[in-house]
Amino acid sequence: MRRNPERRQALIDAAIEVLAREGARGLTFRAVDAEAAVPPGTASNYFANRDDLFTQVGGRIYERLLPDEATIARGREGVQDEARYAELMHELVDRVSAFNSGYLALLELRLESTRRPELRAVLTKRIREDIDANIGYHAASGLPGDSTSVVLLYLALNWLIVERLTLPDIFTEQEVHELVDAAVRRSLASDGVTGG
Amino acid sequence: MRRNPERRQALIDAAIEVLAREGARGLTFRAVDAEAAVPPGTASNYFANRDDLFTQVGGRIYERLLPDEATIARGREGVQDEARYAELMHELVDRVSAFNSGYLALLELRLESTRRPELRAVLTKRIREDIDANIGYHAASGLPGDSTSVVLLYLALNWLIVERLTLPDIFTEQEVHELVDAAVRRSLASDGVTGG
DNA sequence: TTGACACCACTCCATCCGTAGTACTACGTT
DNA sequence: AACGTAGTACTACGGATGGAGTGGTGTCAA
Repeated sequence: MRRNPERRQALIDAAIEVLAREGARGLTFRAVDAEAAVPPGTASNYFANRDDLFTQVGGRIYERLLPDEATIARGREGVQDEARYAELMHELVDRVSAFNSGYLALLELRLESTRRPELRAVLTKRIREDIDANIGYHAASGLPGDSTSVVLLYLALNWLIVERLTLPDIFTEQEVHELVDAAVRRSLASDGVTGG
Repeated sequence: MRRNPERRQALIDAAIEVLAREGARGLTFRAVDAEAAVPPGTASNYFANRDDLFTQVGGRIYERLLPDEATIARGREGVQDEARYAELMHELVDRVSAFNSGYLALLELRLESTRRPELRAVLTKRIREDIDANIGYHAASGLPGDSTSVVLLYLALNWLIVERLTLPDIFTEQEVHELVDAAVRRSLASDGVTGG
């Protein structure tokens, strides 16, 4: 079990690409070695076994999907109106869609987590934290909409990205854009309908 | 290429279970044979190659996820108010979640369609038809909400099912129930916000 | 008798894990 | 400056699995 952190990270990032391209079952030590352009056997030295590899990828993938710190900072400060909010959501969808392999890899990990309790635990923790953080940001912004609104927006945007990445001909780019707008608009306009 | 239709269907249904349990890469002729409890080599006689197997499963999976005809008939006639609509959506989410392996298999197929143009074409066609049908049903019901509302509801419910199936500890059953209610409520209450 | 299908057997091939063993580099010691 | 040591990069192989495709045999019905 080698300890060179740069090399380990490079291997994990290579694993993300392999996951997206070959699927969960295609994620082997050999494939990671090839993707990272290191000699065969290297990944074997850095991860105890495939389970360990999955778990470590699960721990890292979410960092790579999150926006960089500058964007987070802008988000925290600048969200005062609906237009700005919508703009941020478009950025989110575009950024995640752009890091194509990252999102596909996350989907593969989700499906794989069905069979790997350790991986499931890691993913559950990360994603729960992300949702709560989003609820927190929204609450701090003072914009209308409760936590349910935020979660519903999260749900819709996630599946929208799934559609876009897996079956790009279902919705046109134009439709995707309009759907993001509509989702944001409804999320912020939902104060009056929270009564059951 | 054998032509016994019952046997073919049994093999395809077995393939769905294999897909959900083992993932796309685990869908092999041998695994299908084992799952269907037929002698090894049988699947090989019914499908030209793995690609053909994927495509045929893609053509069938959606039928199995759709409600039976009785439910569809009830849906067409009986949706006059929000309560009934919400009830139907709960039924939908529960039914799809209950046919656990079917939905997971569909997710696997979506990811696999990234690498298989034929499969992608089949899935795109089926799913586009389903979305359009839902929009049509909604329009015929006379309830408030335009096609965008329907699609946004579709998006949110799909990801909700993904969360429920892949990471069941993210939301409690109670939260899932409330989110379905809220999604329906907002979808039907969105007449006033369609202006951009 | 003929044709279609179920079933079985066999060959060839590709891939992978785990690890043992070698080579290189850096650094500290004397 | 020579030497030793430790950690890491790299190579090679043992051992084993799993699967695709195909040809051949048995069986049943028209």
